Amino acid sequence: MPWEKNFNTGEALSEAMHAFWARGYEATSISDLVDCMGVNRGSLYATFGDKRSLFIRVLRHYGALHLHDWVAALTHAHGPRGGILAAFEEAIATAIEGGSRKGCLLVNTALELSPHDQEISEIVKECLIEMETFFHDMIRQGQAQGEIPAHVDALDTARSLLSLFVAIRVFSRSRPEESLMRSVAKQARTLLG
Amino acid sequence: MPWEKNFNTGEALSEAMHAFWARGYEATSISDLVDCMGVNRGSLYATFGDKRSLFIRVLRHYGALHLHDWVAALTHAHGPRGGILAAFEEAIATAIEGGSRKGCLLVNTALELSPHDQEISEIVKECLIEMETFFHDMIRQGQAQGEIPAHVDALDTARSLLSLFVAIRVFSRSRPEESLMRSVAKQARTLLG
DNA sequence: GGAAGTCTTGACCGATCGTTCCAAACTCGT
DNA sequence: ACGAGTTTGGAACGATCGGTCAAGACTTCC
Repeated sequence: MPWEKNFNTGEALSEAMHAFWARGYEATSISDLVDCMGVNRGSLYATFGDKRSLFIRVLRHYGALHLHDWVAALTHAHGPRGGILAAFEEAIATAIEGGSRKGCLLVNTALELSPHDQEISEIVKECLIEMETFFHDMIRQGQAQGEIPAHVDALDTARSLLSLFVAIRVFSRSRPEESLMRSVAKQARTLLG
Repeated sequence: MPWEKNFNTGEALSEAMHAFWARGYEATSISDLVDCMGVNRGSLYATFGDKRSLFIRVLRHYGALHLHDWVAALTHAHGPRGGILAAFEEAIATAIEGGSRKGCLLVNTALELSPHDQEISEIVKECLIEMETFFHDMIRQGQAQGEIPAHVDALDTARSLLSLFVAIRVFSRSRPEESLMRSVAKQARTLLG
């Protein structure tokens, strides 16, 4: 039979993810991808289909890595309240470090492609809702455990936290100042009573 | 002497603004601009320079219209507290109506171009700071007038309001649900005591 | 050592990109 | 009426875009 691919699909996908993440969908060309993925054009198209299909796989890869797995890790490593605060701390830490200004691929995509591509919009929306649900669940758990005051409205607060979180990702790309982020994180803490 | 342009520079700029606003910088081609601005290629380049220069003029135009003038109007038409709440109401109203999903050109640009273009980044940053300053000033005025409780930290709260406001603009493009926006606006009201 | 089948490679495709340029159209001062 | 000075319209530029394809390199099975 044949011959195995001499590149690792997962690694190539990861490289593509970082390219799209940094520069956006439109500004990343197939040639850029060929260069950074270590795969040639032909193999790229044979393995991933066209640019948009590759992007959708990248988006799902990002979601699995930086949302599903991340949320799971936060849920288990810290308590409800601690999990929420850790999410903000990590977002701030990655925003500050190295001045990479990458923000979050999902938020970047929410603005660049969501209004014009229904399938992508759907993925982004699901991820935003997943994040909201994480906050929502953590708040309710925290309230059940007495860590978070019962008087806070769980849904409204979850959405406020989501908003603050999204804003940090916007600031990461445009105004990556630690003091600004700290103000936002402080507000998150305040919301939790 | 010569001959007057047979297009209105301001109107053309406005059309360009809406094109960039809806589709973003990279996804808007010169041909798109020629079509929607009602100016041909030659005149476009003669009048506005290259694409990036045009975009920067568009960005400044947007800033003047939807930030400077807007902030001034809010400041005068409502009180401090009312001005802040009106800002959110208007952002929500434009997000809901027509399903245009345009959001805010400055926020869109913050994610698409800020990390890669210093001059544009500077403009975006100044505008974000102007918005923060608006909130900050309104809070302090509101406190002086007794409309807003003295115990709220003016700067932190201004930054939280900016975050909520930015988030509404992100949601406008990706999750334009009224109930979500209402939660966020409710939080803004809560922050003001 | 073929035969069969998959992966790689790089040339190549038409389309479109941003940009330039120039001849024609036009308005003015003289 | 005529030339000076501008704008217009559109052809044309090289570069790059996303995407395809055929031929060679390679592994496996018989």
